[in-house]
Amino acid sequence: MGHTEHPVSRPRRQELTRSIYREARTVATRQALADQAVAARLGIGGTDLLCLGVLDHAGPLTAGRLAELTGLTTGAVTGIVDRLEQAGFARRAKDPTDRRKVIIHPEKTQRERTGALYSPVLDALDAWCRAHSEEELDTVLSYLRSFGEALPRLTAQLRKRPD
Amino acid sequence: MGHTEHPVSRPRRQELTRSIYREARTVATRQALADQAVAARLGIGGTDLLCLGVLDHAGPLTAGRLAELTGLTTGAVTGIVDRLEQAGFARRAKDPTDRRKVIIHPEKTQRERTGALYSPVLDALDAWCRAHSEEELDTVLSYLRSFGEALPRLTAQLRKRPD
DNA sequence: AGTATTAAATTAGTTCCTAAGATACTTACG
DNA sequence: CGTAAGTATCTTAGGAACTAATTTAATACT
Repeated sequence: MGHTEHPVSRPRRQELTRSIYREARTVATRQALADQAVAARLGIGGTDLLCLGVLDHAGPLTAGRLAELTGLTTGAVTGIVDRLEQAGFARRAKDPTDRRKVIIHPEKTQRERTGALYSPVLDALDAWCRAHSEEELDTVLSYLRSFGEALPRLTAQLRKRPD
Repeated sequence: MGHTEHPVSRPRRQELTRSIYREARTVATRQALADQAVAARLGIGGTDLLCLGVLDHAGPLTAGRLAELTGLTTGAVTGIVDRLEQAGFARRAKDPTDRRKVIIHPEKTQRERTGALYSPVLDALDAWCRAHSEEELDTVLSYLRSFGEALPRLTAQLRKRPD
């Protein structure tokens, strides 16, 4: 990334780093609670919504791959896709080249599914972005990417070793 | 907050804002998957870990208040606290002034419970913070706080209206 | 004191997940 | 080819965890 080190005022930096860590944990907890509420409002389960998030990010996937990515069994994924299809949020398609496979396509955009449900946070986010410079937005984006890349490494490591 | 507006280069700002939103959603999805894996490693359920997060943030709570904050029933909380006690992560204490109430205390610090489990993300976070200026850390903290404050409003709104 | 209220636990029933096996399809080998 | 082995999803049985409603216990009201 070509960033320089910033060693000045050690204790202040350390305190800021700790504050960021604490705040990130708070956000994670509140995000989980909000997601539960959103899922309930959409008439699906929290795990179902999580799978939709994975599908939105990764694009259409086979059932088996979705099971891998989520850490669920294929049996669980069958039920989840049943419910998502029922609710009109996804659909099954057969892979023409390998008819054992079932490709799960997300239906509609995230916006179409949730409507204005998220508007309180979207408005807050928008307001924050309008009140800050492009450089500052870049900084936040850099932080989010760095954090977002570390998470799958953590998840993979935790799932690996049975010890 | 006393921030000035930054209207220059509209399309670039808009794109940055959208990128931040997308990245935040990615982080949320990955965070949820990571939390599941952490909970599994600790031998508890995802909801149990979520309740621990609420307890860490809000301090000791009555069972009823924990049910309110999480959106769960009191019956569910009874089971969760049973499991958390079993695993040594929390303990029940009777309120001396009102003996109907059960105060749930988190046991140990988060660090003591999870050990080095989170180190991959902590290391990434630490590296990012070392590579950026104090002003940039302040910016991220400001973002996280703004986002973190909006989430409970969203949750409350979604839980309210039964329509 | 006696009724109403509040807090948590209990119970019965439902939903969702896992583990194991069945089914359907594909690939590899003799 | 044709059969065996492998792969992908679905099905089934059982268990864990949640909800709604009730019960038990403590407190507040008048």
